[in-house]
Amino acid sequence: MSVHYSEFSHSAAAEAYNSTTPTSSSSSSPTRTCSIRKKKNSSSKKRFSDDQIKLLESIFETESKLDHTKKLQLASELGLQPRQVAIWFQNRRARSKSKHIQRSYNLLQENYDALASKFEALKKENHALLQELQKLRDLEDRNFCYKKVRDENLMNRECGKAEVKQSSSSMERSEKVLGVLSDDDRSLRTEYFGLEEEEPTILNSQEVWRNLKSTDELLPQSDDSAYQWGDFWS
DNA sequence: AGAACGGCCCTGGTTACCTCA
DNA sequence: CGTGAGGTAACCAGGGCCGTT
Repeated sequence: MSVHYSEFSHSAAAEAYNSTTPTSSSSSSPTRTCSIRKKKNSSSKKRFSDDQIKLLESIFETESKLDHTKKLQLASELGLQPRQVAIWFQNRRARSKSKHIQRSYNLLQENYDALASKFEALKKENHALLQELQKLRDLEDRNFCYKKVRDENLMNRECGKAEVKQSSSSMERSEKVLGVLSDDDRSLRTEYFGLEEEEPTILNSQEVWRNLKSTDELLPQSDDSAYQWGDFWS
């Protein structure tokens, strides 16, 4: 145990403590009171001089642990006890480790902050993309309804003029429900579904009617009723 | 060979003292 | 001048390693 060092001068209290301390480790007590602990007198606690610290530091830079002969040599060079040199190196290693831990902690903290801000940015981007996706889904639904209405309309045209009237009003209704496609909607639809050639973007009922007029031969009924509807729309 | 023991040193934690704002 | 905070030399307990018996 460390109590065997004879090279360092102890106070009377320390001697008393050491003499009552068994060498076996079974005597360990978790709490060490000041009355038991060695009392240091004022002469036992002097800071090392700048020169001493300078030399100690320069050696510590190259080797953080000293062998026995090096320790003796250094102690003699510094005018210190070998025990003091050993303790200085122990404390110096502890300080070095503590600083290293602090630096590592700071580095980790910086990395964490950077990651956290990156995460927030990605979250925002993700939110924006989800919104865009929802918009596209809505557009897809509208397109589906449009096709459905158009097909219905075509079918109705084949069934006669009276049916056309109904179809037109149903078209009107569906337009009200769907609304007119904005320029953005059109461009999005073109971009994502490639529907420009396939689908006319008109949902205007009047144009639908004109189309119907131009395909009158498909209708089984006479022309005057078609004219009548044309007047109605204009 | 291997258990027991002593000496030395280490780490981690603590204490006592000093210095300085 | 008193005081609290921070720095540090010195210490302690517990444990590992190594040489000797």
